[in-house]
Amino acid sequence: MAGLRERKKEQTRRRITAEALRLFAERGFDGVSVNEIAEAAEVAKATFFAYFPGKEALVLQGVGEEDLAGIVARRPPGRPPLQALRASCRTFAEEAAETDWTEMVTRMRVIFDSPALSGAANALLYRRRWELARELVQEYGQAAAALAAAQIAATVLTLQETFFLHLIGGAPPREAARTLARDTELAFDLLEHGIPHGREK
Amino acid sequence: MAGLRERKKEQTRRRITAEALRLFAERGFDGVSVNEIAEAAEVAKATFFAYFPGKEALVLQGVGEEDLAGIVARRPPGRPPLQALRASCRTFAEEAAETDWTEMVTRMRVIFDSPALSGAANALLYRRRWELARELVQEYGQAAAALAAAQIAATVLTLQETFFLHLIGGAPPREAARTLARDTELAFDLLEHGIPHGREK
DNA sequence: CTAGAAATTCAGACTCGGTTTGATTTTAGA
DNA sequence: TCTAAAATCAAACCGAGTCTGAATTTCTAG
Repeated sequence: MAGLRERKKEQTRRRITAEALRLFAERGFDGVSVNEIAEAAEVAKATFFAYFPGKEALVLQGVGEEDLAGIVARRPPGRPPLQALRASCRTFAEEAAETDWTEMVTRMRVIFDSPALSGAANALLYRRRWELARELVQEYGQAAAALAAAQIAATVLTLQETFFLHLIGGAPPREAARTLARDTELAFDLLEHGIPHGREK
Repeated sequence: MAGLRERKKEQTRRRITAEALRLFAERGFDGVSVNEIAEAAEVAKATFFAYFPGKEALVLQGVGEEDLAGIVARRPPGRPPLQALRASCRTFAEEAAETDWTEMVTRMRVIFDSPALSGAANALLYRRRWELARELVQEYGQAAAALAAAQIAATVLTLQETFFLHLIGGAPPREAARTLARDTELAFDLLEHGIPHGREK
């Protein structure tokens, strides 16, 4: 049974993120201090830091949590890693059409507006690159695994970025999702067959 | 005629970086405060910030300055972008054998030791991604250009990382450079022909 | 050579993100 | 109801980075 303690904590957590996102959307990430957030959420600054490791975490929660390494690790035996990843991204694109992105989009707007945050979001990908690389080593060998992992991680990140940029730009979610589906296939075709030589508008 | 002013500035700049690198190598990036650096270099904190935009800049200067977009932009007409980039990286690998990396390696050691710095370094070369993407648009179209640029930038970054990791690990420069040369060809083969399906030790 | 003008340096105060402390309140469970 | 654990809090503290206004140094025109 969900104890009173747990409920209150969850409630406070939500209140903090909600107030913070509201303020960020109003005045930008750098225009809001932790003190203001704490005050708006009616907690002490120390309490804020008991809930979140930092200001960035407020906006970055749930960003870049795709477990690429896990997808590869859990794939059925004999299946090429790229196929497993493609399938996973495909599923994501399909579900994207029926998801409510409004909250995520406000968060993404804040992220894209702040260079520091964009960088931090990037740093998240950094870690997952090496996890993925480790998973690919036995398949491709050290050197190729690191390179393949880098290409894959960068590709997935770019797919997401493009998707959210469309949403931020005001594209209707269903259209953005359709574009994402197309881009996903294109992306994995590039990964599997290489970048063409160009001059082919 | 190099005015006295210019000379003194250059001298101070060098003194700051030198003292800072020394301290970083001793106690790590986070173990040294700007105050200490300023004191060691015998300048005021305000002066430090007049020379460098921040503590990170001390270690990151010269990192991630590869002008990928420029290489593509300046390539002879009719040449595929990937070929131009491969040639450029190849040249780098060749020159790497005859370069003195000692200073750069200390800097890299500091960077790899601090997650924050690794992230920042990552973000730097990652910004080049969009410049490169812009350069590739007319060649590949919007979507493919963004994806190709991401793959290329991630690849180049990984090549550099691997190279420096070898050097940090104590590999002799000539050997590291030889490995880099091999990896470079492998990397661009992957980019051009795609990631193989695996199971090919 | 000299008198400013311009650039540089500097100490110190200040803001903000983040940590620590130690006390106080709230909840859980017997 | 009593106690121990957990949560909250105010306030002091640290380091990065900015700002200010004054002092110093270099440059340049007369």
